[in-house]
Amino acid sequence: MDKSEIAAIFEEIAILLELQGANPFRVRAYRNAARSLLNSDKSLKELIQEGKLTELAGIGDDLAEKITTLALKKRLPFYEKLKKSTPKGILKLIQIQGLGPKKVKALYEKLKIQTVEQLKKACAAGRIARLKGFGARTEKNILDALAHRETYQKRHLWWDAWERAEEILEALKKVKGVKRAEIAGSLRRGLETIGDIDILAASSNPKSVMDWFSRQDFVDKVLSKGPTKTSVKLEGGMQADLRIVPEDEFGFALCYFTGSKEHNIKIRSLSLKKGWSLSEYGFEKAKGKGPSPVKKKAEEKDIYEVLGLSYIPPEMRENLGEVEAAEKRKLPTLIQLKDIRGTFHNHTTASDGKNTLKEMISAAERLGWEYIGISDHSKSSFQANGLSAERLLAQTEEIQKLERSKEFKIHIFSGSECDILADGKLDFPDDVLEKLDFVIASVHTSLSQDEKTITKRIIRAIEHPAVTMLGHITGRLLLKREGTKVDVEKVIDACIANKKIIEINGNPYRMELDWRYLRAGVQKGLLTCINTDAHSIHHHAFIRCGVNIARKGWLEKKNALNTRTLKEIIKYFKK
DNA sequence: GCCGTTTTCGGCCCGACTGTTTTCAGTCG
Repeated sequence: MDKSEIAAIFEEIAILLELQGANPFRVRAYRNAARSLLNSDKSLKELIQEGKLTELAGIGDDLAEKITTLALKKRLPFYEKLKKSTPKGILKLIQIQGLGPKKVKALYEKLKIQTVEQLKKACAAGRIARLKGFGARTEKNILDALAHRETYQKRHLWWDAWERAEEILEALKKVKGVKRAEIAGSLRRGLETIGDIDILAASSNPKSVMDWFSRQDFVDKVLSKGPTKTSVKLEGGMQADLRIVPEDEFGFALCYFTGSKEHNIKIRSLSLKKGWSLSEYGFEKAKGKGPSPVKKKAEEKDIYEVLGLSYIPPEMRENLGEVEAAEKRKLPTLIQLKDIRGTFHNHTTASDGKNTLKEMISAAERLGWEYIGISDHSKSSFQANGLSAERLLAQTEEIQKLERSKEFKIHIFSGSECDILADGKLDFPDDVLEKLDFVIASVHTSLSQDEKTITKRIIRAIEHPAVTMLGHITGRLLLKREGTKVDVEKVIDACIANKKIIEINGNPYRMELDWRYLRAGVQKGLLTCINTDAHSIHHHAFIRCGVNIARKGWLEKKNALNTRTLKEIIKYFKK
């Protein structure tokens, strides 16, 4: 049983305990432990063998033992007993928007409802509305939630959510009375997938702004509307929340609505220890404690300063050690978009790209980059019109000719996204690979190999002297396809040992090497390269996603190859 | 169930909005 399976069981235990009316803090302990486990950069095996489980935040002796039992014996009597005491369908009911543990419990106890089907029927018969604590509105809301269950529950790619949020933000900033507005939530934290869009605005006339928001064409349905908070469903099912605060409280509110929840809990506890209660409105004197520490009008950095912390960038706010590091003034200086001088993973019409070589180059030049690497697919990727050795060498020659002609100011490197074949060999012979400036080795086929085989296969490719970097490590497509099972830590170690780079693929669907592994990797000395996997001139913009993920993985400028100057890159490739 | 520079017991972040209530519980973030 792996980390994610155990975390899922802990989440389920949390729900089951909630349904039984257990102590909410006990429930939270299971959720915290699940998250802590999932976000740990150590393997489950290492955590167990070296007894390091209790070193993770929120995991004590009891939960460490439960995790160990699940990992080794693949079952947990406590969980099985708990499961037996609750009808199976109930877990599905609690996922319906608006239904929490209390309501689900009441439905079960009073109407014997334990499946979605039974719930639908009861609503249709008007039996829900007659229930104490329920009513006609609740019944209608349940029916609504049931009808849109799939679209409402869906998560969204960061890029898609960001594009929509930017549109709303730009319009909002023009609304009369809006003094400031920012995107908050997981979108601001740069998480790879997003549940809903959070937008914060400052205005002294919140009512008119709320009225404006709820009347927009992009709004499909208003879920709730109050003086400071309005929630809507956008067309397509994405949820957007708008919060409005007075201008003086903007910094506090921005910090709060950016989250993460766990980060907030952490800094609020820290604040309480210092004698102040922190909320989205400001600091308040906790009972019997010292005086309020800051002026009312404060920016985020002021809040962190009062708490004795360095400013923590939004991407790091996941309660994964950033508060402790900020306390010791040991936060890294995160890489920025402007540090990027070019990318290497770019496709053209020669394989499956939408734009020609020259179009891809000139689009990169317009971004102000110093260099661009071209890496079309290799011959085994039939589906992507992969290049034969002859076609590849012809392309290389064309690139060299372009270089000599000085048609472009930007330097062009010729490379290949070369398939790692099922046995770990590369898709081109050595004498072809030697003619290239760089080689990205990627897995595109035989994705169903077992973990051991695929790890060995990737490591064999990494060890090939012609390989510069490893492409999308697991091949995952977020929200579409799970990645292959790879022993990521082993691959990272092999890359470090062989002085090879691991790509951070900024394509919105990929966003890997996953930031949860990045941090430990670069601490051990891993070098990365942030690429976009561009298949058209518009995809160069995905560099922003790549940088997001890099920042979430605590990357500094020096940890990514493509922050280096052209001169340094040429030197690096010659090694 | 976790955790400790006030604590090994007694806390555990804090508030908005809805709907069903006539003062608040439930859900959500």
